[in-house]
Amino acid sequence: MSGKAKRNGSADIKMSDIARHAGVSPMTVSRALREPSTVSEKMRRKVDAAVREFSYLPNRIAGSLSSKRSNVVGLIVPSIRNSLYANMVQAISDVLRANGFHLMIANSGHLLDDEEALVSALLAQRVCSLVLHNTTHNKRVRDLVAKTGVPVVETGNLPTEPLDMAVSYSNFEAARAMTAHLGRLGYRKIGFVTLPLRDNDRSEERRRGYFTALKELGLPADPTLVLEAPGGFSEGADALMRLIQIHPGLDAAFFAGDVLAVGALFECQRRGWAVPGRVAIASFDDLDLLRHAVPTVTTLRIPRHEIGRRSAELLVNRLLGASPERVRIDVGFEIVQREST
Amino acid sequence: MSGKAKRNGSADIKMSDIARHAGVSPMTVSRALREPSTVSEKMRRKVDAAVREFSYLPNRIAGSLSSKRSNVVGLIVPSIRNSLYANMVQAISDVLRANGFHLMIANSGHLLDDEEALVSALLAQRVCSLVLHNTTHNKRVRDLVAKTGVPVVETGNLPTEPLDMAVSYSNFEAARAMTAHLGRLGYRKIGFVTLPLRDNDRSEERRRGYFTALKELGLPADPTLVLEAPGGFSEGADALMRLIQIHPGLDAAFFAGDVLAVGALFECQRRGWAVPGRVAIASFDDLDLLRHAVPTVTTLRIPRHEIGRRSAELLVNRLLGASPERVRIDVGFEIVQREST
DNA sequence: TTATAGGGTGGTAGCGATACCAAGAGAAAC
DNA sequence: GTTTCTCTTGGTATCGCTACCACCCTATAA
Repeated sequence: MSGKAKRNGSADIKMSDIARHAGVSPMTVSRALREPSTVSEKMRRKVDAAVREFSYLPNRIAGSLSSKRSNVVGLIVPSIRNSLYANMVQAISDVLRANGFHLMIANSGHLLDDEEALVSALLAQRVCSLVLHNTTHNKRVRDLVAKTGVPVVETGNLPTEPLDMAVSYSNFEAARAMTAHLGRLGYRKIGFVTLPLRDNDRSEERRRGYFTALKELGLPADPTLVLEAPGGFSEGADALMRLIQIHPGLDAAFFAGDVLAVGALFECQRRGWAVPGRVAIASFDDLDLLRHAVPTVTTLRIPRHEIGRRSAELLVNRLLGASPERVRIDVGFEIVQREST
Repeated sequence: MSGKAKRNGSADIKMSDIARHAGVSPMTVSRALREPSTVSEKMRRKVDAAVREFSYLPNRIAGSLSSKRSNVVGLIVPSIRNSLYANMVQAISDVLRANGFHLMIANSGHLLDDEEALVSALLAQRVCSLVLHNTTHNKRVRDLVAKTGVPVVETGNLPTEPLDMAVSYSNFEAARAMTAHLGRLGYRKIGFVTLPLRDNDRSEERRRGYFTALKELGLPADPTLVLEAPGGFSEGADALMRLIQIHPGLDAAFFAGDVLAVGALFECQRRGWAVPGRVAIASFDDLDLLRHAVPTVTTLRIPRHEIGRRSAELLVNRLLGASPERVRIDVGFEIVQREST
């Protein structure tokens, strides 16, 4: 019955109202709010008083339309749930906020077509820039980005040909390094549990790194040593058991996701297997958990927070006027050797 | 020297351009895009063709200004990092997206004053509604919400007097129930480790629930059985050790945060203490981890995902025209009895 | 045949801010 | 004292879209 409800506040006060009550022109109010230094002390005080009196909130939608500038950054991650992304998102959010920007967030669920829809939607909202976790994109995404010219940062991997800017580590090098590390420790039969490979360039790269390292170690690149598993504790446990069933001589397992690794570790605890006595366990991504588990777990430390921070800094600089240049920052990674290997 | 860069796409195509190329009026384009059913087949085809030809993206900023309607929901959580919130955020994001809304997210870092600043900022962006995790707010926040009249959902606790709508469980009842549960299992000296209490109504409520249950169990409400600890694995371990130092006879510890509980559990593993033989451990919030740890951990299952989903559904309904009514949904909780108690 | 209705289309006037330019007031230079 | 310059302030024209109303045309009823 009520029909469409009014969407906005009842007492909609606008800048011209404030101007009238302060006895100045709207432009002076606008300036007093955005660039107080260009307005005389007296005017500023009048404006401030009126603003406070009515708890006036400038309408940034109108401001954006008029100035053709927006202060909202769009972010697309595969999953908001995943704590790895959460670390990065937090860092991005903090840097943006410190510079007066906001974050519009969306998750693509690892689907390239959904990414496309989200990019369109965010660009329609006229976000001033984008952060994408993917580094492989639909043609339409690439076209839209090129056409609109918004600054973009890709963060999930180091693309050979970034859309614009990229801040990441090399999934390939990281997986290769950990595998080599295991080899150096003397393990010869090293299994690899990968996250789903479909539409996921990062997983693909990690597997490639694993195989490359095996070759470099002079070990056979046996495809049955590789298992694909969706993330999850049980899945990690399952994967390890299946690997060991196929390869009873397996002496180490490298998990491309930390939850998988911990799941496997718990399974070993349950069975009373010594880690690394019976089998060594290595993980990807330094979840806090891994440092506290018993035994503590060897892993790759990826500076997720730094990725977020630097991505946001690049964007902010660019939005504040830095000249566009293709940047490709490799934040690197670090092998953290612990008790489990 | 490039000065301020242009913020928007170079090839800025607008609705009137599309209209011209399609040989129709701008209004017809607008309608064809938003309410295709009100436009004739022929017109629609002409418009669609032009839209595709230029990959036209309607400017939603202009649309929002004109229609005084926005499709962005603002969300403020204490911390994006925390996986509990992440679950809720994901659910919210999914429901909103399915209905064509977007999410602008910010974190308050548990500070009420920051919440105020963020609420102002989000309202200045003219979000069409708000989701707040806090249930205690500054006066200014309450005033702004009342004045603008945007729909609001509070999710962190069941407030006695909600701003508008609330979807949550009772922190008080949950803590009370778990404490009672421990009493029922025969534990007599039950420690309680709380998260920081400052500016945090949820922590406060949980502690109150703990004390209430103790009283009901006829156990002494000894304040030295309560320890405050910031979240974290080590902090959980520390807290347990300190509690046991003060109370060597401690037979159970109830942790108001799951990470604390797991930290304590790991510490027990490290010392070779039997859980629950030496001390029982109970947790708050059903992190996946708790179901897989060894031993599995008794905890409170809070339907975080459901909280997010129902919050978003309430908002969407209201935004789509449902009449405003104060709603207060108690999603409840569940005690999950596992090996650790 | 004329009246009445109703779907489909277009014209016009904002939405609430900012950009840009013009103009007034003093201060500094001649 | 006049000119020039700088510093503030104000007026006006958008920004790109949608609401609202007017109009036209066809269809059905009287």
